[in-house]
Amino acid sequence: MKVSEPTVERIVQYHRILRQLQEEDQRVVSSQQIAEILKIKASQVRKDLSYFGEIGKRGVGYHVKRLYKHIADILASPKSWNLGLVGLGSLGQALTRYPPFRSSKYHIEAVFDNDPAKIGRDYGGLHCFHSDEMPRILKEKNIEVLVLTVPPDAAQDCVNKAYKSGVLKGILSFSPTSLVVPKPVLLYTMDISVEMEKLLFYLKENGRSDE
Amino acid sequence: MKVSEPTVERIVQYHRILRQLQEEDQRVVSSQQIAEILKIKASQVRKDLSYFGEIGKRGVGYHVKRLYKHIADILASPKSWNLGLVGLGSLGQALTRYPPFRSSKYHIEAVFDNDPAKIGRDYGGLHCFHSDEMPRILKEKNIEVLVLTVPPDAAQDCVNKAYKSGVLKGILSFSPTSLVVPKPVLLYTMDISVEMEKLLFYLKENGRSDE
DNA sequence: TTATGTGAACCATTTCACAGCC
DNA sequence: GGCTGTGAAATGGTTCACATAA
Repeated sequence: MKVSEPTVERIVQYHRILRQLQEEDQRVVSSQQIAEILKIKASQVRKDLSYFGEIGKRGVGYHVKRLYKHIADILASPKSWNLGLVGLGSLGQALTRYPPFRSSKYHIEAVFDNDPAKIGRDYGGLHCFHSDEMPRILKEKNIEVLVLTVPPDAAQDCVNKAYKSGVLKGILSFSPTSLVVPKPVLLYTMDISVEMEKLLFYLKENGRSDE
Repeated sequence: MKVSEPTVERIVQYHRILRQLQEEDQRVVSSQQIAEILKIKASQVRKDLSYFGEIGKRGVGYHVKRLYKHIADILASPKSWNLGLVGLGSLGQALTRYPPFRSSKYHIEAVFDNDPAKIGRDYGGLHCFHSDEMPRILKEKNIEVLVLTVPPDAAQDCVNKAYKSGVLKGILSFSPTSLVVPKPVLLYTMDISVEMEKLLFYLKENGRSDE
């Protein structure tokens, strides 16, 4: 059973909405209501949810608590993943204390940088290691996921070093550059400047009179 | 002529790659080479590029300098957009000094928060205003784009206040929540925890023996 | 011969429309 | 009657295959 990425993304959103509805003590919710919140079609919501089994009640809707639990199970993690954060620039440091970046599913286990002034210091209670130590430390601490917040020209080198550990499975990169990662490693990229460029492109297009 | 979002995203990537190739003094590039860097198909690159007119030379490839200029024109901004950054938590403060978040196409003109301790102080050389002042300040400074780095429960309120200015056109939100924005305003959301959840979901799936 | 540009074929995802159950 | 679940249709995006031009 392989799930498409857009579906996973929406499932995560449903999860968040269900949590809110549950906090507001709403008992039942319709696909219509969820769809309105996310500005998508109700049929999309139903298709997504039915993909993981019949969970709603026809003529009634979805029982909030039950659906919330159901989605939580779909997204459940087999463990709390250990993360390594590489690059203690402004963004990297911010992430060590960014509240939404806290979860029972993962936690930063170690931070890395290549600036001698930063090595050995503490960041958010975490000891900073030199990037060269990644192969050893990732293995020792079983860090399977990397969060990359290094400048673009340093990113590929970090990936290579991390891969040497033999335990790397996934990367969440904020570096605005194209990375080569060995096949089984999953790469997700969040590129702030790319998103901004897209936004501005469509703003410009919208402004055109013939739109 | 409406361009699909995946196409715009790739165009932005081509732009970055072309800049690099130009710095390396490479004269000519093939769709094949660009495709390999981005791990996409060469036909995709050709389709994207041909969308904006014939720019390559058959049997030869694309002239790097010419193509770079061409793409720069496609992405060109009619002006430098004024941004308002709302929410001076760790992420917001980081963005005020994050090097990749600098461009000739936009610049932060003002920052906002609702914490009295922050009002009036300087952040990255910018005076911090109270969020309640958004309607006035956005209008005065002609800030058409908002960067939202506030906690999820404050995000909608910020959107509402900003919209009151009458000049709001686009929002880049980092807040992990669903927002309602009036029709003509464009909203792009970057949600770190959602990306992380997606990554972990597929890591879990990959680990399954029957994959 | 080589590599682009592009209609046509293909594939994935969304939306419709209605049968099925509460 | 109301709302879910789901095949079927529609849409949107990607890839193929080849004519075309350097």
